[in-house]
Amino acid sequence: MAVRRQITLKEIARELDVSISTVSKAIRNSQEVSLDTRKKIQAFAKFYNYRPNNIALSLKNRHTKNIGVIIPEIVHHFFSTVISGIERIANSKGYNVIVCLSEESFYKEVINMEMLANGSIDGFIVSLSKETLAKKDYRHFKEVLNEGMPLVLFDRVTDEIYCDKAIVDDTQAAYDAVNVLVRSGCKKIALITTVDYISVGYLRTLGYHKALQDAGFVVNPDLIVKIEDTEGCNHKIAELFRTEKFDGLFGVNEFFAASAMKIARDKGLKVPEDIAFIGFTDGILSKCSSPPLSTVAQHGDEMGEAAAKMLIEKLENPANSEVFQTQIIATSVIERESTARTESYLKPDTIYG
Amino acid sequence: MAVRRQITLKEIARELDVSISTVSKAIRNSQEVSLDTRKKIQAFAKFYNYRPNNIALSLKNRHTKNIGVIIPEIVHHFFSTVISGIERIANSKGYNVIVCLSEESFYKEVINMEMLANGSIDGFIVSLSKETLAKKDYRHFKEVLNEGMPLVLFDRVTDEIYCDKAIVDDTQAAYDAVNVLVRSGCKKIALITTVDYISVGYLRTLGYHKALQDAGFVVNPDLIVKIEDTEGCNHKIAELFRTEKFDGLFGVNEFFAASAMKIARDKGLKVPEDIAFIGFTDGILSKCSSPPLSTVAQHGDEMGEAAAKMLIEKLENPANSEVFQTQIIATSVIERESTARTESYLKPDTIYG
DNA sequence: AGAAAAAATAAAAACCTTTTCGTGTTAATA
DNA sequence: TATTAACACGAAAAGGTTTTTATTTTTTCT
Repeated sequence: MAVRRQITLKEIARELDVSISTVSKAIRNSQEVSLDTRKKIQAFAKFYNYRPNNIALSLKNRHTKNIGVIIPEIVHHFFSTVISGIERIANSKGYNVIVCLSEESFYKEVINMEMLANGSIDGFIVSLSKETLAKKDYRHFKEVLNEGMPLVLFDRVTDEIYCDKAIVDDTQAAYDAVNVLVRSGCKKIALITTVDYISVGYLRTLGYHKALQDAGFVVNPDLIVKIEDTEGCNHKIAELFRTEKFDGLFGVNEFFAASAMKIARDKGLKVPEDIAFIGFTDGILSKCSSPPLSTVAQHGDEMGEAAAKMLIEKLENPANSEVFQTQIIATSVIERESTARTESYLKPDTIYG
Repeated sequence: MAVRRQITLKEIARELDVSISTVSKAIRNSQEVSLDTRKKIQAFAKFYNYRPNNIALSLKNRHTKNIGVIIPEIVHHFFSTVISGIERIANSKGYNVIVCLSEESFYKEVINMEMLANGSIDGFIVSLSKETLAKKDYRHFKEVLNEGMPLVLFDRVTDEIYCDKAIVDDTQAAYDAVNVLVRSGCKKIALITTVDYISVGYLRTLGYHKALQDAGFVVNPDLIVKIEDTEGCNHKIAELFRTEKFDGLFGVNEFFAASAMKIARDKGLKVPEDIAFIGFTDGILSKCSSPPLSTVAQHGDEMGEAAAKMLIEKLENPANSEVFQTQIIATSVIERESTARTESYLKPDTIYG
């Protein structure tokens, strides 16, 4: 099986005894070259399955048609939906997507950016790593921005970087979610959230506070559990159930909510009669839990699409590169059994948002 | 905020009034250029944050340090773990990963391959789309192989393509899984599987047959449900519960198993006492279901790592490009509550495999 | 037939590197 | 002093395109 590498313009030119430029023009069907030669060259090129070398094109055109995406992890429902959305738009516009994982590490985020910023890509789509958020060191972003490379931030963002952004109104969405619990008659509502430096966790916590205040409840700090990493998660939640009494729980992601619900049921509590649950992110867990979990759908694919569209817009229209927008992707509250407490409850899976 | 694009060798040369080659050598710290000039150039380069243009390097070196990965979907636990594994290895060896989604479509798979095969990448890692498997048309693979581009297939593979492969022994793993049901005392075991052209679905079905035979059971076709797509899935499973009686169920993926278990519990059946369940893929669903679901861990990240290692080996050692291997990634049966029927049951989460 | 116009093709530059080879200068040796 | 060796640097090629400019060939018209 003889390996026959991709044929080049030069080789065609040599073989057909014409110049490289003639071959190039003939293949692009330019009127500049006679019909005869054109046909001959085209036939030859087709036979040998000629296709222009992308690298050479990139070098000449000074763009790669590659988009660099850096996310904290990929084995994660929300992030994979975002990638999916980015892919769809990118693909439809002839772009490829290079995916890098920061694994929540500042260092890896920096390394990945440097690896890509040397000409491998035309622009970045990034969701900040936890460590970056904690350190608040955004120099690597400012650098690529300075070099004129477009950047779009999504979900985990910061005010300190001036660029396009695609986010969800986390505070409002959390407010809505907690309100579902309030409306379903909960009087004491617990919160399982992340540590504060995670922007989205913080904002969702804010929404929880607001919702309670507006409902006339007092916020009881003992009902709030902040989880650093998922390791000891179950233990901390169990602790909450041991020490406190409450009839509603909001988790800032579906894993927290589902885990809590499981623990509650194991303790013999009835869901939603004794205690109602609502989470965040409409992943497989929410859909398949027993009972199905009410949640806030973040529409990650839409967020990915929005991010990709903004980036490509900047790429193909470098003129207005100084005006940035922040797109707020609409969330929807999805009510399922886990909050269906009263007679007046809406039927499961009703979506409004 | 004036945009200052990446500086080039040429610009440094002009600015410092030396030749391009001197700059290049100085930056790579070659003894060929005097210490004085070297220091001067290095300082200048550092100040302007010079970094070699990757595209130019790719053109010169005739490799991109990019790996192309084509998978059917990404919002999927198993595939995202594989990507994660590929990423880890690729990253550690200085490669970037370009991810494309075939969305189970033959056409998209072909398009994506063509898009990447023009020099954008050095090699492919692919899991076949359903449609490709059904059509059995593998010309696009043979073409890239002919052009000397290395290819590694994983999970969904075919004998018709000669290349490196990373798979799981699906038949054996399914056999082991069904055996867990047998050992836990099940007498009538149902199967929820995919249509036959999905290689892994077919092989797992085979393992189910073998396990039943070896246990001395007869295979009852009425206990086998083949599901084409997840749409009508729940309906078909519910139908099975309505028309048949059985005390064990094997699902060829965790979604099938979890869905079935949920339906069973909604019907008032006790798990695992009345009926035991086991699935395939140790995703979040298996871990968080009630009760936690026994399953076969496929170790997708290991599969991804193996695939990436094989590919990079071929890339960096083109010599032995004609010898192909098929790596079988070990699976582990993870027994959890859903199969813990007898007194003699192993404690939950015991792993052997 | 000869000049001008038109048509067809070729050459060269640009994109950015690295590397090989060549040239010129200085220092060392006979 | 003349020759060689060592040293420092520059030129050029290669990688594959596209495009602008230049050159050659053909056609047209007087």
